[in-house]
Amino acid sequence: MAHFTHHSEENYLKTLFKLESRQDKKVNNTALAKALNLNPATVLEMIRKLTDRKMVQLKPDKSIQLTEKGKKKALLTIRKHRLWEVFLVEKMNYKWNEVHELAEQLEHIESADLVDRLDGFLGNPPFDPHGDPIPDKNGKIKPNLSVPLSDCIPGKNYTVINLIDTSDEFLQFLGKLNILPGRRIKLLEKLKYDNSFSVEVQEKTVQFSEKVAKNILVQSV
Amino acid sequence: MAHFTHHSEENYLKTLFKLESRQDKKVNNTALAKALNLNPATVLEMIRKLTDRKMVQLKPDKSIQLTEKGKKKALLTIRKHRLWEVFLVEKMNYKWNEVHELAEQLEHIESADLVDRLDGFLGNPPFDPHGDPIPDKNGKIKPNLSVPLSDCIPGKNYTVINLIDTSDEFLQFLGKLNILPGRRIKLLEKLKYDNSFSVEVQEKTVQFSEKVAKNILVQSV
DNA sequence: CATTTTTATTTGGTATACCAAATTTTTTAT
DNA sequence: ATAAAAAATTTGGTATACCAAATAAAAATG
Repeated sequence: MAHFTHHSEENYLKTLFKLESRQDKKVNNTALAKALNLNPATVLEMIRKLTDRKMVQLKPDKSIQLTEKGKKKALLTIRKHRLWEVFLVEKMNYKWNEVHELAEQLEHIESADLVDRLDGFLGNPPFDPHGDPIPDKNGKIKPNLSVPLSDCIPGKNYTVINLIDTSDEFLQFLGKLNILPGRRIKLLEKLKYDNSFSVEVQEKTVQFSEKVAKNILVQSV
Repeated sequence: MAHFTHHSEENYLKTLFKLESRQDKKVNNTALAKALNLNPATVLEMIRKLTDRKMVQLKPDKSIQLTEKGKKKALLTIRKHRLWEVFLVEKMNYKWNEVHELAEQLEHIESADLVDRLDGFLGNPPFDPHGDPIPDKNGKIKPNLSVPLSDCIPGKNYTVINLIDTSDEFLQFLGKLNILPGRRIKLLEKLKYDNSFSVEVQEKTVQFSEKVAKNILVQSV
């Protein structure tokens, strides 16, 4: 029977990739351990293995950096994760905020071919249900041209692309407002009085704070 | 991150179930080790763990027997495996003899709910692509009423249900004859001369040995 | 029934992937 | 510059799941 070869490797690489791209700060052992919810000793040990495997580099200042090889593997894992998320939402009728754990399991299925077939089966979706772009089979990812709603111009129409805060609480709140990735919305006005936002969603007008607006990424239509 | 708790347990239980149902002989450590392609020491160790978990019983004569709990878990694993096989063939356009390894991975995804949804999505198929029956969500399996073609009556029509030998070689051979699970065939005659079989498949007449006929399970139409 | 042969079991290892606690090194702040 | 805080590292463990080789027990066979 096949072994679960380097099953956790994908989690490390994926998390490293996210940390590297989300912040401009360098990633250190502590940060990675925190992100993975693991003991620093464990992470250090694993980073050394990943260094041997040429997946990461340990810089002289002790920051951890993905190599090209590591970055590609991370992106392919992200591809798997996001495609399975689309599958779960589109075909298995899960809600977009219910699929993370399952996709976390499915992303470790080893078969590039299956993932490519899944991609085709789903109609080569460019985004996952959270609005995150899906890397192609070579690990190339389209730069996301979306901007926070808080930076947008009143009177214009936008498509919701992605959410920065993906906490359950926030997603529930947006759910009530009927806002989700893919939804067309119109920014009505930014109220000077309290910096709140007025937005048209499916023929209804809703209000929310600037904090919320900062967490909604949109693309102009 | 979630652990791969008892990931191999499912393989042991599944294999045990198959050994128990395929032969009337009792299953001993050696047989199980051979079936799993593992060292007997490893298997013995694991069987003790499974005994602690009330999945199997070690009989005084040292034969290994699944408990009800173990049998149910085995059947639910088989359910997962077979449903994923249907998915791979029906939706991912794999050929029926290409899906085993992948299903072997997918069957370990932990979510009874996902499997039930998958079942619905696939239209509650009663059989997998090899013709094996798919247990329901409670682990109940319909008794297979099929018989080997070698025991059938010339002149009657049958549906191919299942194959006993699932080696690539055999499947390739049957592929050339256009015989696969689900196919309607007519047994023309059993030739006394060399015990060979003459069968009508899709308006064509094909011949094969008794050995082949013994490995094709059919149901009368 | 004694001897092979087979099966079961024990023993001492391995690899992966974790952890807690102690220690060392580095950074930060006074 | 030095004390305190933070980060990195080492050390000694754990659990799962494997193996090879030695030994013991059971079964088969002459």
